[in-house]
Amino acid sequence: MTDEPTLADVRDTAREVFGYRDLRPGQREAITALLDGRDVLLVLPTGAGKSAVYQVPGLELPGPTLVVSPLIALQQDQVRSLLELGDDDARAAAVSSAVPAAERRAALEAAAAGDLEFLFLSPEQLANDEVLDAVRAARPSLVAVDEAHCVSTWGHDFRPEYLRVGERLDTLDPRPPVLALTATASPPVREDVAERLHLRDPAVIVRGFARPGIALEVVRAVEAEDKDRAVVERVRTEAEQGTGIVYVATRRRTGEIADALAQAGLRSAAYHGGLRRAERDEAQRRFTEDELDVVVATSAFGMGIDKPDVRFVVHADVPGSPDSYYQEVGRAGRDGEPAVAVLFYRPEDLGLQRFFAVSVPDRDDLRAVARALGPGAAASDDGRTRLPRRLARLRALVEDARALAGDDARPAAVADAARELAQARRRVDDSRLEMMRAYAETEQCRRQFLLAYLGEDLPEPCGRCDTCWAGTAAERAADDTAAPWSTGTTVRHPEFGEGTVMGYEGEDRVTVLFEAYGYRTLSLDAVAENGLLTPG
DNA sequence: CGGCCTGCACCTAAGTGCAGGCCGGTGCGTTAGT
Repeated sequence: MTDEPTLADVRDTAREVFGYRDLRPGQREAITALLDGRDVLLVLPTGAGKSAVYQVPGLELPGPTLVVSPLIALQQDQVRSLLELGDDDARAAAVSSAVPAAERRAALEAAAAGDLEFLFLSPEQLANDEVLDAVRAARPSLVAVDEAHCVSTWGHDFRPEYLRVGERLDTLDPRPPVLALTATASPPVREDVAERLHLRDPAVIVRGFARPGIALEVVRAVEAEDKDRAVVERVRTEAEQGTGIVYVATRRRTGEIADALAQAGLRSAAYHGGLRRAERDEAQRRFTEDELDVVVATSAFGMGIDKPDVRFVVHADVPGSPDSYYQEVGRAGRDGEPAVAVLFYRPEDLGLQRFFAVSVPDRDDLRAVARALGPGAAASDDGRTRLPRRLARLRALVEDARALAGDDARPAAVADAARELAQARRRVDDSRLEMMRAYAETEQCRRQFLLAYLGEDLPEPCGRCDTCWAGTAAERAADDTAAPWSTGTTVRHPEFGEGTVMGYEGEDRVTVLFEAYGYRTLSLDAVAENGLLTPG
């Protein structure tokens, strides 16, 4: 029988194979938990060595490591860097549509034969039965789900196969410890990820969220044209400090703003998901190698960008949630040197994000799907049929609803339950957008606001945001003394049910997170008068 | 939800103003046709 690897063994490997001096806090706890056989949900900023947490023990544990990764480009980078270690034990391969069929087959056979240490797959590959069979035969000793917030942010409508990862992993025998990795996740996203991946009593490890090096600012605009002019002006100033990113809401605007910045004498490039592969790669390469001052991008730009010295992240359009805002802001200043995040805010811009929010499917469509998937219909559909995206989403929704309503519920009842689920998700999306509005309009310390949203308490105003500089943050902080519940307390509301106190806005309003209603900001006067919130 | 484009009415000209329609992000995979 093989000796169980200890933390000391893992440290040696980290030093000898990967050249790390030692493991950092967060990494150490996560690895210890994994070696104990526990599932782990690890929230660690980009650049803080998340991949080491599966690479090092992966190499140490006897079986192969399965890595579920959202982007093919990311998989290729990871495989390359593992192969570059030149360690014979660190054999790695990815299986995706970008890999020729013969190579795919070879990789799966090697995995099954125990000749591969790291196997990278997308959730879509894992949904394929042949691929899963090969994975099962390989008997992985560790599973890592990289960029795990995608389970929650993409699974529900954009990439439904993400919702099946948990059940696919459950078929592994023995089922190895599962490590979910992400750079940002608010408490409800963490819960959703853990639930969807079927994590078993996971160790939840959250580190280094605060990012005090990034100054936070919001600039308000009334006219769209004025906003764009101000963006160009600001980027011109910030570019003197180094490279940065400008985020915009549409593909079209990437080109427009990139052109305007070029007019202003900056080396700029546009980036979005509709560009050809080669153009995307080229823009990213020039950005990473300092051939550009600024990339103007949609939300497509970011995951897998490995540049520590990004000095500014400017949002020329407001994003759809504080979750995505913080994710994008977090790409600045990873080297710990000062950086700045500026949001250029027009309330009208929230409209586009409202459009992007998940839609509630038609009742008739849901009924049709509920009937098709109902009892007795299972024989005609093996559940593996590849469906168009819209249908795949309906199916996922109906399956969720059936789990709630019970297997023998009538299709109409299941459809109604599915609609309620979709409405609840829509409400949560809308409430996130409202929290984004609240961030942009608050006079509190911006960092206190954002961190409270992400479930972390920052006791004092940060001193590195515009409301702190303006002095309003200190006034608002002084107002807070009358807070009736501390942050994190569970409370109950007669209509919204159980919720968690997330923070206070000014002296007279409290923000509570309700599971089915999202973030709600309630007037403390009304709460007191009607006894709305009781201890949960 | 808001921005932008088109087309039409105005009414006797060449440009304005408004109504109506359309569009908008994130990526995996597969496949038809070069």
